[in-house]
Amino acid sequence: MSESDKSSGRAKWKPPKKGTYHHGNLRRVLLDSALVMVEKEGPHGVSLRAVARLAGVSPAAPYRHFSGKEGLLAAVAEEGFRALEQKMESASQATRGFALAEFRAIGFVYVHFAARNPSHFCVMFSPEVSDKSEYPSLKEAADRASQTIFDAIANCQRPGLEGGDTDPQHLFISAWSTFHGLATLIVGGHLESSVGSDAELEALGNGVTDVLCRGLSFSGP
Amino acid sequence: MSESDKSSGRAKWKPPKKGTYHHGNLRRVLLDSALVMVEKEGPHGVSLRAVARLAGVSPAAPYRHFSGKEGLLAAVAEEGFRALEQKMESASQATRGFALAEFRAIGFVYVHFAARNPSHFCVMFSPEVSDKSEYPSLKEAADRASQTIFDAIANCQRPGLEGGDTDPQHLFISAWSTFHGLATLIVGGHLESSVGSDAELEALGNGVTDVLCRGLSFSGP
DNA sequence: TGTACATCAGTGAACGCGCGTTCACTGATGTAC
DNA sequence: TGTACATCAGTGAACGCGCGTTCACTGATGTAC
Repeated sequence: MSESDKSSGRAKWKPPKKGTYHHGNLRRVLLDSALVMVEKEGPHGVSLRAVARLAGVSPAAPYRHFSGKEGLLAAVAEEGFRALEQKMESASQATRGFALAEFRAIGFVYVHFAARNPSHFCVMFSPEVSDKSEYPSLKEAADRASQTIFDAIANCQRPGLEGGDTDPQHLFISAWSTFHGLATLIVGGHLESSVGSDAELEALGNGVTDVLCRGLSFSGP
Repeated sequence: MSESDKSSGRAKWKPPKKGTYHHGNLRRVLLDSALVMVEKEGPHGVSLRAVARLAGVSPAAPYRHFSGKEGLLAAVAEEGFRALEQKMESASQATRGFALAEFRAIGFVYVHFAARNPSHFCVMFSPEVSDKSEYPSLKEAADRASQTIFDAIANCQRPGLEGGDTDPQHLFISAWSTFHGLATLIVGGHLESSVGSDAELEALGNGVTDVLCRGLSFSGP
C-alpha cells in the first residue's frame, strides 16, 4: 500500500478482547487487504481467497461483509470516490471565494490522489466495476466527485468574457481529460518525470494546469 | 471487435487448400480472437485457452506462435502501437509544413484510434503488459509512437515567441495528458457525449484540442 | 521427376493449481425478561 | 444479576470449473539430391 492507502486503514486492527472469536474489524481489514493486492497484482489480480488469506481469515468469511468478489471491489472503488470527493471538498473550502484557485486546487487534489493512492485510483476506473448500475451507492459517490469538479469549473466562468458563455460541459470535458490523463499516465508509470516527492508532483501538476487554465481562458485570482 | 479492429483481420482466413492440416494463418487469427475477447471481457478476461477455442484450435496450438499468454498480449499491444504510429505518420505527412495542423491531426488520430479500437488501446496501456522490458520490440513500437507526438510538438514551438523556449518535454506532457485523458475517458465510457459518429467524435476532439492549443500558445497555420 | 528425410504446425490428453462460492456448523455476542 | 435464546460472524471442508502449460505424438510441408 502507498502511504495514504496505509493511513486509510486507520485503527490498525487490535483484538477487541483477548481470545475473542469475532474479528470486530474484518470489513476494514478486507478492504485494506484488497488494496494491497491491487498494488501488487493490479485490479484483476485480486482474488477473494487471497484477500481473505491476507486478512488471516477463512475463504468464506468475506461473504459476511460483501456480496462476493465484485462487491468487494465495488466497495473499494466507492471508498476511493468518497475519499477523493472529501479531499476535493476540503481543498474547495480552503480556497472558497477564489474561483480560479479553487479550480486549480481541485485539479491538483485529483492528480495527487491518483499518484498517492494508485490502487484506489486503479479500481475506481477499472472496467471490472464499471457497470455501476449494480452498485448505486458507488455510482452516487462517483457522480458526487464528478459534480465537484464540474461546479468548480462553472464557478470560473465569467459571463460576457471570453469563454464565459461556453457550455460548461465542454470546459468540464477539457479539464477532466487533462487531469485524468495526467493522473493515468503517472499511475501507469508512463512519465519519466519523477513524482516521488510532493514538490515534484506539484511542479508537474502546476505546469499542466497552467496550460489548461490558459487554454480555458481562466485567469485572475 | 469494433469496426477497425475487424478490418485488421484482413484476409479473413480461408483454407489454403482443402483438407489441409496446417492452418496457415493462425497467428493472425489468434491476435484477432484475442481482440474479440478483450472487447467482451476486458484485457484481464483474456484466457489463452478461450482464445484458442475462439480460433477453433487446440489449447496448445498458440504456443507455436507466442511464448504464452503474456506473449500474446504483448503482441496485440505491439500491433496496436504500430498501427497507431502508422496512422499518426500518415496524418503527419498529409499536413507536413503546417506544424500546428500536423500537431492537431496527430492528436485527433490518437483519440480516434482509441475510440475506434478500444480493445487495442486497452491492451496497449494495460498493466498486464506494462513491463515492456521483456518485450523489446513492444517497447520500441511504443517509443516510436511517443516520439511522433513529441516531434509534432517541438515543431510547433517558435523560438522567441511565448512558450517558444519552454522545455518541449513539458509541453509534451501537457499534450499527451490531454489526448490520453480524453481517449481513456471515451474508452471507459465515462463521457456522456456521444462519440458514435466520426463527426461527433471530431467535434469533441476539436473542442478539447482548441483549449489545449490555446493553452500551449500554439496558433497560426 | 521421385524419393528420403528434416522440419514445421498442429493434436489431444494430462498435470497441478487456485479460484468463487456454498454449506452445515459453531462459538461469541447481545438482549429480553 | 442470571439465564434462555436469537442472532451474528466466523470456520473448514467441499463442489465444480477453467486455467496455463507440458508432453509425446502425427500428419503436412518443403528441400536436397
